[in-house]
Amino acid sequence: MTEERSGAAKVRATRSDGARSRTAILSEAARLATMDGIDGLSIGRLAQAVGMSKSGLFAHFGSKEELQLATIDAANEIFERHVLAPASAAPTGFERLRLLAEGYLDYIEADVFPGGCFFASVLSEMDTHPGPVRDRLVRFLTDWLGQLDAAIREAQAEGALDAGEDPAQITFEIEAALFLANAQFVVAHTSEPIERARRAIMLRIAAAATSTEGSA
Amino acid sequence: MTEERSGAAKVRATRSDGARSRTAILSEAARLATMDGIDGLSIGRLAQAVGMSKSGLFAHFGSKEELQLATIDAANEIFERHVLAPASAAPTGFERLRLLAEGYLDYIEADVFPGGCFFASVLSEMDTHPGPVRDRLVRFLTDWLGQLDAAIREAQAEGALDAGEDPAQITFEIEAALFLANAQFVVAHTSEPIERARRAIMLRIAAAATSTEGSA
DNA sequence: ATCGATTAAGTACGACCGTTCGTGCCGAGA
DNA sequence: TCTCGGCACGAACGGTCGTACTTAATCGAT
Repeated sequence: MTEERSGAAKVRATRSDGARSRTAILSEAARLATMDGIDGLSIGRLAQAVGMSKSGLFAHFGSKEELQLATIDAANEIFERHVLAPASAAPTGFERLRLLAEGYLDYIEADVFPGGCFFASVLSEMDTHPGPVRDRLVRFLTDWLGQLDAAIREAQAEGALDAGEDPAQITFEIEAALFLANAQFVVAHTSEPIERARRAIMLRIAAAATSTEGSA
Repeated sequence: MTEERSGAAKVRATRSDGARSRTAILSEAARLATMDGIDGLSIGRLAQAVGMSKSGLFAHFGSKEELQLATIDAANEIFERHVLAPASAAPTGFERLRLLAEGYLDYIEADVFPGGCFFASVLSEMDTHPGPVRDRLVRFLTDWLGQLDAAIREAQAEGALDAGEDPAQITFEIEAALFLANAQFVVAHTSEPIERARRAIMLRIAAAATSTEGSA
């Protein structure tokens, strides 16, 4: 009865506390990385923050780069939970686009990470450091922009947005507003950039929606 | 006869090669800081890059923080030369606004710094590290946004832009396009984000110019 | 020509970096 | 119950960090 596992199964299951520590480590790592950078964050300080020894923490990952990659994945899950998930149930592409932008602004304003959006913060640190870490960050970025682009195209197919508009251009402008909102919010911790981004996106979508003649 | 100095004046002028070294150090420091960060850049590597000893370089500044502050000032001068100066002779606020945006995009595309705009790169690193370095970066940022804002207000006074528009909102949207153009250019090294930003800004300015009725 | 100030290098320091190793603890499968 | 492997620990490694002292070379004005 107990030997139902076929194929390559791990003989001994991992202990539960190991996974719990790993989660706690990565959660703290993602938070600290937005302040000190994913390279700037040292294993010693991370260990101290989670209350365990440097070597004990290190054993979970084997190298700093593996820790960084795992941290990115953990941050990705947090991002999906806060931004992507609430938008996934939208009935239309137009509504999904709105929810994605709104979800991102909420995610910033809610201080999910102390240093603002994890990916904005960490990618700007690693953009000139080639390697697996940068690659994974770029892959995330591509996915995220793809989500915006897809929602816009859907909205165009629905007739909610002017089909004559370039989806990539609208994506750029929306992402620009979100990106700057994040940067300014981290510096000033005021809701003003959030509001400005909201307004900019609203205006841009309105302009793409009410364009009765395909002018370009 | 030669003792004209009253009060506390430096009796002996500084040597010329000292100033030359200092300039070379700061130029390289500004470049490297856009790649490795202004904290991530170490004195040892900087010394190696300029071809002098760690202690010899260090003696110029006395502390890393002083080096960082001097680096920011040096980068500021480069920024002024590339972006602010070409726009300063504009006959109108409207034209100056256009030249500021264009100058910034050129400054990015010309790879003045290997890691993109110095201030975008370094401020995102220091935004959560309070202290004199962050303060000076924020001061620069305030000045820069003030330049955009002033040009917009002038353009409104000239009648080139709709006086009903909120200057701070237009500033935000233009800065957003420039900011994202820089970030994406560093990652992809393609002119596409530059073009998208140009188009976004052009459209935004056109929208603010052709608004015949003060709607908001 | 000389003297003093300036520039740079040499050396050393304590702290921290990422990493390795040996050693126990403890919980779960037998 | 016994055992064994996941888990965490402390100590230590070589290396690099920022910084402090000391010393040699070199220019400028007397």
